[in-house]
Amino acid sequence: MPRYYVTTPIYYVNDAPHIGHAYTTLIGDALARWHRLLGDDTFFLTGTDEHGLKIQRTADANGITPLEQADRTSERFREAWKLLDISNDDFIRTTEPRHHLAVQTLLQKAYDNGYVYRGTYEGLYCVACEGYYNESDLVDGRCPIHKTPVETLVEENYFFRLSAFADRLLAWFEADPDCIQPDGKRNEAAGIVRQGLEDVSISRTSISWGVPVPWDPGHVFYVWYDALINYATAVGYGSDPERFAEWWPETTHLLAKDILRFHCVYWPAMLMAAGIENLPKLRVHGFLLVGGEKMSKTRLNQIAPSDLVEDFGVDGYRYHFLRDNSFGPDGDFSYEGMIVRYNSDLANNLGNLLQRVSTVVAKKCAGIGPAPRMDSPLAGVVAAAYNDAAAAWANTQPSVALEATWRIIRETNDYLQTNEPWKMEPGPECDAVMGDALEVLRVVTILASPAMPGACDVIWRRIGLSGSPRDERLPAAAAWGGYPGGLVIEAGDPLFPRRKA
RNA sequence: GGCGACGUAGCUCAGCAGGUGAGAGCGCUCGACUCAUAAUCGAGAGGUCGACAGUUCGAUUCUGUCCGUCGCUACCA
Repeated sequence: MPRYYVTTPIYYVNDAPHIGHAYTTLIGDALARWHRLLGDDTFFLTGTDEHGLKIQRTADANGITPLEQADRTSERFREAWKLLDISNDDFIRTTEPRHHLAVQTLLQKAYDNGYVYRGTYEGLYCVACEGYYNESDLVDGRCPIHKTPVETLVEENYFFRLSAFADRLLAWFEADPDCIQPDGKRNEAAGIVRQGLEDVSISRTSISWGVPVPWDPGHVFYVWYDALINYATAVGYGSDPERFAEWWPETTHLLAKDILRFHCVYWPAMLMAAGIENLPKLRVHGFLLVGGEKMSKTRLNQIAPSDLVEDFGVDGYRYHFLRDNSFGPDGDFSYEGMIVRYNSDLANNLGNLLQRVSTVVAKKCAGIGPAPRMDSPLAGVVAAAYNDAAAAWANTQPSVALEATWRIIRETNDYLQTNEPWKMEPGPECDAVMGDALEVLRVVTILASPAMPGACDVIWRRIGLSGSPRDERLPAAAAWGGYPGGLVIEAGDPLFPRRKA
């Protein structure tokens, strides 16, 4: 059975979950659900990143331990994902023992292989910040936050020999264009490498909230080098070599463009340094902007998923973010735009189609859904849309996949309008039209289920089918003619009530 | 400064390995229908495909320059 391992970044617990975090997680969830429909053995991972100076400081400020601080925020992410119907198979936290073991194992390997060495880091240090600054960050030679003079400090660090991997990284980019997508993001990664790579400091002695360096316990690993390894941890690195060997070659990482450098350059190099041959596929998307501006704490324009779920429902929320933004470029979110799309795609097209079909079946077919005809003109529409949708999911383009799926819905509304079954006498001709419409609903429900699992379960049930679309297997289930007929159609309230602007 | 991306209907975008009259969705106008969530269907208006120059029989599609937006990256007296 094919395997599919997809990850989101692990989110740093210094920030509460917002629609940007949720966007990546949602893409991962939809992809995982699509692959489950394909029958792939699927593993979907998300989690939280919990080490580092910022967490330690926040904890100090709140008068609690770093772990307590991490517990609190990590829990908020788990709650958010539960709210959004996220079907992750695991939730990893970097504070877990399994992860410490993996980090120490992987970096020990890199050390043993000669890619980690002891050196001195010299930097401009602000005592109040307990942190280093680049010269360019300083304001008049002083700390930008405290306005106090910085001092030059020298710290013993371990360095990762990143500079040794430039050629191999470039060769990888070139040999396998699919390694990083979209193309533009791969070019960006290549650009970073071509600029010249310097070795990077990967340990700290000034803080203790992290994973200890195994060969020198006075150091902890710098948070980034600890965090990336989570992807390996979760499939058994360091603890279950057999499991790791099975899953690792099928890895796809989803990430936003701000962490491209770490994922597309540092991380593959670290894997090479540790002697791990298979490199992950990387899928990089842009930001969700709000009113054209980046979301940030200081602008106070962060939007929590729960605010929108309240107004649009989980499935309305999920559909919107999967459909409205193409994967790759930045996208602009607006509440008004969300209403427009919800009303158009969900209320007017899908919801209304279900409603009119169930009403006509009640009036003209005694409430019993007829079987479709095999030579329906809609069969070709469905087949073409399925091919497009499948290709789009394979290319990490949920918006394109859903657009293709919705073409079926539009064609079917058109089909009903043309045939006017509500004007027909009950009988074979009317049954044929309504059977076709029900068959469309069956297929659409399967194809849309990665985006809207809850709503699709409801539609599935209303058209008389048992079980759930998630139990279906593609591509067989998308073949025309699967609706058996003779099922009781349930009329219900509108599934997606229109929203007022 | 270097590298790169982008600039196509009111909005969001697709498309073009160069070739008859440029596309989708939404919005708008008109009409049809009334099974349906004031939903649906049809017709239509609306674009010098950023500007200029070049290559070509022919460019929105290729090349160059410029303007504008943005990203990555470097540096500065």
